[in-house]
Amino acid sequence: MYYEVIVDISNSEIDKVFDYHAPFSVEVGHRVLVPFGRRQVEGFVIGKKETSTCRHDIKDIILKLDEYPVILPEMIELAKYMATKNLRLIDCLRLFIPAKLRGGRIKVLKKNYLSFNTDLSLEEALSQVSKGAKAQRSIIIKLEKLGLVLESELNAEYSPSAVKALVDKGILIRQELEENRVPESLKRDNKVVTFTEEQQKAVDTINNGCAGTYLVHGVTGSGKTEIYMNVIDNVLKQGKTAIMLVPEISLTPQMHGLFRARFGDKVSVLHSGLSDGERYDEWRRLLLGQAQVALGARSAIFAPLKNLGIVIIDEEHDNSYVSESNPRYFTQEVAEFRTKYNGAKLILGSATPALETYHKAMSGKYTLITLKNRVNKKQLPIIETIDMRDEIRLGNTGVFSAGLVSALEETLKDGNQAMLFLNRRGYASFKRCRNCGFVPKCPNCDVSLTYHQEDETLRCHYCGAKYRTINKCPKCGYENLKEGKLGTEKVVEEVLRLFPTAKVLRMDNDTTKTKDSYVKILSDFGEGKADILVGTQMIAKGHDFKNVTLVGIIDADLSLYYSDYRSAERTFQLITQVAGRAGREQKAGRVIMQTYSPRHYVYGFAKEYNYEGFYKKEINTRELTKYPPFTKIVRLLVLAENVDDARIGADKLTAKLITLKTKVQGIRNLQKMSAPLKRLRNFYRYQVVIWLDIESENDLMPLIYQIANDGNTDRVTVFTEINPQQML
DNA sequence: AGCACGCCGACT
DNA sequence: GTCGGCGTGCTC
Repeated sequence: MYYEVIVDISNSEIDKVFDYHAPFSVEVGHRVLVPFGRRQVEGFVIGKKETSTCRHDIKDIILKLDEYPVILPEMIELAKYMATKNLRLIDCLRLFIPAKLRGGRIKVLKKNYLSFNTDLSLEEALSQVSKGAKAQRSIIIKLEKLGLVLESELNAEYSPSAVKALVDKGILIRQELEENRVPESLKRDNKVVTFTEEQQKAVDTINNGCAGTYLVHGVTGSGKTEIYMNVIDNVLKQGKTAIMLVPEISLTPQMHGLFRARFGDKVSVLHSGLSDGERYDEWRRLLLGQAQVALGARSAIFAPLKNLGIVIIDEEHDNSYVSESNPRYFTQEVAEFRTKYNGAKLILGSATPALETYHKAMSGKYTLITLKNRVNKKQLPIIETIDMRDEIRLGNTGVFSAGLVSALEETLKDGNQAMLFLNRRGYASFKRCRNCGFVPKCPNCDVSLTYHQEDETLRCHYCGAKYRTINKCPKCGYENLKEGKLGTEKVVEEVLRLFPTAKVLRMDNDTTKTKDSYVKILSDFGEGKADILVGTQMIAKGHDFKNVTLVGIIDADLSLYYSDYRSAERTFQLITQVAGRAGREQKAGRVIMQTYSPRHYVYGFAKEYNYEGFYKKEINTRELTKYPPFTKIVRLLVLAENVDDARIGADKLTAKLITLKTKVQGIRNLQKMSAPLKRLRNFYRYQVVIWLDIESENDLMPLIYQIANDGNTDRVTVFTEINPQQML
């Protein structure tokens, strides 16, 4: 028998099957130690076969590293599928198991337990201890009663010396056991929810429907979470398992609690706060079938569940589902593979589905379920647009329009809360000398530095570089510097200038450095410790505050400026999301949106919460301009420390692609240019953008990957991106 | 990735 | 004469 092994070395040259023998039985999916060249490395058995084409001497697997296979057959197939998209097998396999399991680190969490030696009677044991040894005597009595106790607990309660003395005397027996973390005390919440007619219909459609993909398009507050929990319940009743994905940022304690309450220890919550050990424990619970529901962000899609019945992706349009760093994968593609493999259902949920998703629903590839009403029958907050050009005409060049100021005033007077949204952090986007026009730029990137007043720094928002700010021009010495567009810091300053007694919290990348600061800000705001929350993107996502009656969008146009094909869609999604924060419970909500281009069609549709209208308009544009979902965009990003290397690298790619274009059908167009961000972290960037016909994608992608890979040299790196989220 | 082999400069 | 520079080539 030959075993196909992928060694745990992340290198494209090595990322292939190596055949081994084994003097013992090995299953597919086992993690093994193998001789490799002159050393020994870990690897994964991904197949067995009777014959080998290998002409080398075949070596023996040294040993199995775990008692049971750690990679399910399904996941091996998944890795192979992902590998067709230019990922290394080993990088995929690594995604499937917890970090703790790799690299010879502690494999199984074991702890020492002590128990009373039952060969002895209590009297015999006590007689062996001197009368003065009170600690030892009470330990004996305790353990005789309790049976098994953690050694560390006894050490803490009494003393390590007393414990050790008893072990040495043979009165206590020490054994190493896998630690069983006691699940947090759980009170099951069996409260009966009465579904609205719409919810009931949605639940029935999914539960009675067949395998495939469903899009649940429901306005904010339409009760999607209850639907998800119901359909998961239904799947569990059939003895199957479920994965529930939420955007990175919104795995809040509330969501956590909701699932815990509903599913008890059947659910494994994979949140970012887990230690390596805890993560390993959760993974193992899922693998061994002790938990049947995995709840988590993007990477939870790789949960080692057998017999998957359903995968739910909430807020499916969220960009945290696209992994940006290696290995780059699309969560939805992985979910589609896993659900197809298991004959399971895939549920996508959103108030503002990605255009591509909705298009698939429209063309019948997905089953569309629409929820038009909010559970509490409350109207969605009214969105008012304010034309900031009018404000300027009236002499108001400030941050806030008169309308927003009076709305804030009213909110504070009534004791309610407000959220102010601006998708730019820092104080001002740049500083510029009014005399000579000098702008401080990042030495590593082709961008100007953002001014942060908080710590008087100039920072690069792309590479993170940080410098002391300047108060006069370093070139001409002029002391009058102009500040660029405002950021969240300045918004806070302005609020405090206008309302000195207001309590203001800020939430952006800078105030959420530590893991829990983000949770803390949200809970503080939720508990009413502040009147106004100012923040970026991250305040927009699914947090419900019952006292928020006003949402202010400071600069709605911000995301429209990016000149890529998704900018209108992103803006629509963002406005809808932020607006959804206002007036979620008893209180009516109000949204004030400041813009310099109030006539833009995005605002018209967003104001009316008219997703369908927006979709029709936007899909039309995409069709006319030949952008996704009507074509597939492939962007080859060429990076090099030297400009010429980058440019020549891109030229070579372009030449090969032009040749390919003449030979095959399906390459509609291609374009070489310097990337919008010409330099990042000292690397010059060029890009080749390719428009592919949808039908030809499967045939062409391998050829394009080939060309891209061949473009890699020791000085040039080529990245391949498909339908990129943003093209910087 | 590592760890070897391999062929040219300044040291006991 | 040898120690060691890191180029390049291989790993079932």
